[in-house]
Amino acid sequence: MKSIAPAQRNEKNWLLSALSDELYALVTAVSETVPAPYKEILVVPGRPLEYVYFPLGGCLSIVTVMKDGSSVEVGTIGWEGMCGVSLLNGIDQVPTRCIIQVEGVVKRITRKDFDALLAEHGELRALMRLYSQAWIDQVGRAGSCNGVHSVEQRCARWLLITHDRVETNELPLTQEFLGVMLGVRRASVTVAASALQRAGLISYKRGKITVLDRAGLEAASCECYAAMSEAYSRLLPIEPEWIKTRHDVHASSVRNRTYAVA
Amino acid sequence: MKSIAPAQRNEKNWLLSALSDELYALVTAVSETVPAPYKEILVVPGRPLEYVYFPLGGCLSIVTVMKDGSSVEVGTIGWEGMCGVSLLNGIDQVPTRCIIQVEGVVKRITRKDFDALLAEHGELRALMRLYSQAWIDQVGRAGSCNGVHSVEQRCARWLLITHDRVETNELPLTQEFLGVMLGVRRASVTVAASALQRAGLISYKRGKITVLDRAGLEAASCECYAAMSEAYSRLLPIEPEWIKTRHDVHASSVRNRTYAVA
DNA sequence: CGAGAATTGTACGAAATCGCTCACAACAAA
DNA sequence: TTTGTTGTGAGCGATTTCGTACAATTCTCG
Repeated sequence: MKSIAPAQRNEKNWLLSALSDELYALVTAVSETVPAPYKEILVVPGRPLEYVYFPLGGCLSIVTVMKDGSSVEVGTIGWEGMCGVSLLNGIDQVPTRCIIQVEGVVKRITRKDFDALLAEHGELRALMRLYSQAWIDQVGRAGSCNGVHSVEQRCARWLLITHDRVETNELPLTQEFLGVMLGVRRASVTVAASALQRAGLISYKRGKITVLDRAGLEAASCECYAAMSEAYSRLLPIEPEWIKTRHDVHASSVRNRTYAVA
Repeated sequence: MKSIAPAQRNEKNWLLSALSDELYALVTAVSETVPAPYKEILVVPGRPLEYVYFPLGGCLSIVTVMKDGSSVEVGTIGWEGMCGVSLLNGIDQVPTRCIIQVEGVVKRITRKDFDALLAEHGELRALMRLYSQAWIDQVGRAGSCNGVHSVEQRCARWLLITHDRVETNELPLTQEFLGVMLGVRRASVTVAASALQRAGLISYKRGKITVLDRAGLEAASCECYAAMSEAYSRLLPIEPEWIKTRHDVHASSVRNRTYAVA
């Protein structure tokens, strides 16, 4: 695997921060920073992508929308990634919705500009390919997890995944929304969340969930959180400086994991 | 999307059949055809890939293996695809197992040879990218399905997916194995399978499941089967001639589907 | 302040699924 | 043929989750 050294600049998105100075300048020239409000839909299934999105904070969620309108999350995207991998594959529409899960700010680039950059720069393609693989691994694991783990475990996993992607311990989320993400009823989320609260791992009130005990949450979640974190730290090994100064994410959980070879 | 015309040759794998004559000759020169017996493990999680595999019949299954040894399927690969997408992304190991789900024959190419071909031939990369996107879509949908649909629906979906990938109506599968794929107990499979049998959609005995009524099975499955088929027919639109002469797969179900734009 | 909306708590029976166990049939190898 | 293995059927209580409904609380906006 090619080692990519992130330029030391004040860029909140990992992928962008990992670009060379020259390429970063080109990307910046065609990118636009816009706010991403809670629940805004960035990508509509089956419609041509207009932009690719690089979160600088907050996070996005890729969800499958069923015919009856219900939806289930496929994967989560934050500062470590981007929405629009399909463009790398030369495809301009996807069967999934992209929705803002935690409000924040995103950099966006039009499809046309991004295609041009991709065509021109092997460095960008190489980086995107790494991310593409990380994404595949995340989606595969999350899907397996959906099949076999309890709502409470998946809830803990989901909170951890999201916590890794925001800057504070407070996640602005309703239980209703969490239910949509996990593909379960809100009432099931209430049960799971109150169990986690009773255990002192989180606290919440009216659309605000606070992570109190990360290590405890990791213990309460299934192994899938660790597996998903590991996928990213393995494929995108270099962290920007600023991430290390935040809550002890990764310090406690992500490092030094290996596969169970079996 | 670039249109790729499959050469008219006797090649059972869609991806290979879609190559130009020159490239196909190069691929053939470095590939080796080997039998793939039931339950053989082709790829071990966390270990460097030795080969990429193109099924010519039968099918492979990518599964997540949990710490306790249980496993859940992430996706299925047959004549339409290949195992080893990660190499396109420059990654030589994956967190998932690849196991033979239905015995058959595969063409394999060493990682080294395949890397060399990839580096040399944009045509191969373009085709692989299409497949990579189809794979992502399949995995995402399957994972969502795991979260919200019943064992019986998922069982029907799984049988259809597999049926699409083999040449006969008889699937050599035990309920035990099916349980592993779906991530449920064998007893749950027995219940689901006997319901499908009672409805006259399938019949089975001792490791042999026969599809009797495809249309009925499609009705019994969730919408996810259609969604997954559609992903392939959209991204890999050109079918080899020989597939059309088999059971009425695709004729009844795959064609003329569109997204629910929402 | 008051009305309405949004969010959460809780309860209930129904259904699905689990974990486990035993029984039996079919097949394979000795 | 005998014996051991594999695959399937079935039953049982326990547990999870569902679907639904309603009440209580908190927030927002007029």
